[in-house]
This record gives sequence, structure tokens and C-alpha cells, in this order.
Amino acid sequence: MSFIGFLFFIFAFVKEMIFSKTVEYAIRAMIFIAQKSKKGIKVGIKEIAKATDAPEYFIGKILQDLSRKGLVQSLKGPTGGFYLEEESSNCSLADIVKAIDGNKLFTGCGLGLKSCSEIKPCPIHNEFKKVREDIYNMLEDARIGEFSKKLEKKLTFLRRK
Amino acid sequence: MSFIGFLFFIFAFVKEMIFSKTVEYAIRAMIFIAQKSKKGIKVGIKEIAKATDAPEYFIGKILQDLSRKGLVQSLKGPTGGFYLEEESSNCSLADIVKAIDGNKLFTGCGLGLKSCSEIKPCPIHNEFKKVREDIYNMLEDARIGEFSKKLEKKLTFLRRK
DNA sequence: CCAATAAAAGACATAAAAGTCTTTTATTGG
DNA sequence: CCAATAAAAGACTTTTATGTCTTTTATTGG
Ligand code: FES
Ligand code: FES
Repeated sequence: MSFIGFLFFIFAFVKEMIFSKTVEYAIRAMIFIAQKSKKGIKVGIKEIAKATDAPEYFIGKILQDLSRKGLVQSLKGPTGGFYLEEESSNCSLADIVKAIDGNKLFTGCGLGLKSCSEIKPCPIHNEFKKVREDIYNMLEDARIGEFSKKLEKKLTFLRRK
Repeated sequence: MSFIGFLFFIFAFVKEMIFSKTVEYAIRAMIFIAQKSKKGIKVGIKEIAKATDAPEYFIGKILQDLSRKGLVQSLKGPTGGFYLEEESSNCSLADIVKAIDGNKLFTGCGLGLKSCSEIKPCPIHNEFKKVREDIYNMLEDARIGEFSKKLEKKLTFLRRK
């Protein structure tokens, strides 16, 4: 295979993840904001973008949306930025996914039938349903505020160099 | 909320599934072809599109691709169509996903870090890894040929009216 | 009040996914 | 051989996701 062909081969494998880019950036940003908020610090978009390795303007749009929906708080002007009130830092990753992409991930049919149905199930319904519920539980159990300690200790990361 | 607002509310919930449309159509089509192949019948694109409620030209493209990759067999001309050789009907859903979208779904980081890593894990690495493995096992255990009986008995469905 | 700051809002641009159509090639039965 | 058939190939369009830039609005400290 030629070198160019090899590159195509590699890029062919850069697709299809569970979450959209928007959701990925949103979760990383929210976890970062939560960490700073615990110290009473508000953070600006530039800092968030750097810390989470996300496109600056894009993460701005996403947070603007989450802000309208009340999942994150913000303040304009000098000393302004994004932060989380006590209640918001208890929000789950599932809440973020729902706010951005709705319930489809948690209720939709794995093979794309118009809806998931117990009565007229698709061939993988039972197995898929279980996985879907596992995903939901994982995201519902994960609260935005709970990641700070491990991040501080550098046991987990929001970006990779 | 206005009626228009309500419509937007509804449409906001039509996004973000685990599989791409391409993968969904591919799996439905492959299961259908397998069912017919057991009876020694080759099926054309029009019939596949109808039976699986997929866009005709699009499923054509998808099967063309899978055919090049050897996951499905085809024959041109009258009495031609798509069919599965014995070996192909033992192929797993994981094989189909891999052929179309690569390994990202099975190996990628849930929060979109450049790669998933045990050494520098993202905050949800452990939980996500488990879910990811469950998805892989579900798809690897499901063989294309094994769905025919339930489809015949109308216990499962490839389309919903 | 004012200048600086930072998010909100809205318009715009690009890339990728999804879907369609037309032409070509292979196969078949007569 | 020939006409009909059906997939392969390739070009194309549309839609959605992703990403960028510019202008407006709110807030602050001096
Ligand atoms: S019907 Fe397909 S997952 Fe339930
Ligand atoms: S590092 Fe994110 S899932 Fe492994």
C-alpha cells in the first residue's frame, strides 16, 4: 500500500463515536468549570478552550446554549466568566447530553427503527436495551462536581498533549 | 410555548445515536439478505430497500462498499442480486461496524481525547471502557445468520409501518 | 460617567454525512 | 449474438454538524 493509501486507511478509522463533538466539548468544559468553581473562580472561554483542548469560538457557543438552559451560570464584563452554582455542580452528565442532544441516545432503537418498541422489537432489541440502560446509568451516576479531586491529583485528564 | 416552539422542541430530540445511519441501514440490509440467502434466494436493491425501509440508492452504495470488502456477495444481471455465502452469514455485527466506521467505537475515548489511555485516562475512562466493551461483545456475539428464525416467526422486525 | 472586558447574539464558512441520479459493466435467457 | 436486467462506478445535491468571525450587550473598576 502506498503512503497516501496508508493515510487514507488511518483516516478511515476516525469516525463514529457515542457522543457528538458538541457533547464531548460540553462535558469536558463543564467538568473544568466545576473544578474552578469549587475554588470560587470564574473562568473565561479562552481559558476553558485551552484547558480542554477545544475550539474557542465553538465552546463559546455551546456554553451559551447550556447557560440559557440553566446548566451553567455566567457573568459578563471584567471578572466575569462561567461558573457553577452549588445546585448546578450536582448536575449529571446525562443532564448535559439531554440538554444538547435530547433523549434519543437513551430511548432510540439501535437499528434506527422509528421508535424502540417492546411489542415490535428489532432483532437486537434486548441486548441493545441493556447497553443503552448501562450508558444512561453511567451518565446519570456521574455528577459534574465529583471529578475535581482526581483532576487536582493528576489522576485523570481533560486533554492530552 | 407556541406551536412552532413546540415543533422545535420535538425536533431537538431527533439526534445522537450510537450508530450512524449508514451502519443502521447496513445491519438491517445484511440481516434481510441473510434471511433470504438461507432459502437460496438472491435479492435486489429495490426489495432490500422496501423490506428494511431504507433509501434505495443509498443502500445500494452501502452494499456496494460491503461487497468490495467481501462481507456480502453479489451478482449482476437477470437473476442477480445480493446474497451471502455460508462463511459470510457467520459474520458478526461488529464486523459490519468495523468495515464501515472502523474501530473508533470500540477503542476511542468517551470524552474525545486524542486516544483512550490507561496511563492518562479521562475522568470517565473506567466506566466508559466497560460500556464500550459491552457494546463490542453485544455486536461480536450477534451473527448475521442467527436472526432469521425470529424474523420468520414475526417475533422481531426490520421495519415499522 | 467611561473605557475595558467578557459573554450573548447572530451571521457566516467549512466539512462530513446522507441521499440522489446517470452512466457503465457484467450476466442471463432467448 | 442480443435485449433485458441488475449491480458497480462515479458525479452530484442536500442536509447536518462543526467551526469561525463580527457586532451587541452587560458589568466592572477607576
Ligand atoms: S426496537 Fe430496536 S432497540 Fe428496541
Ligand atoms: S481515556 Fe477516555 S475513555 Fe479511556
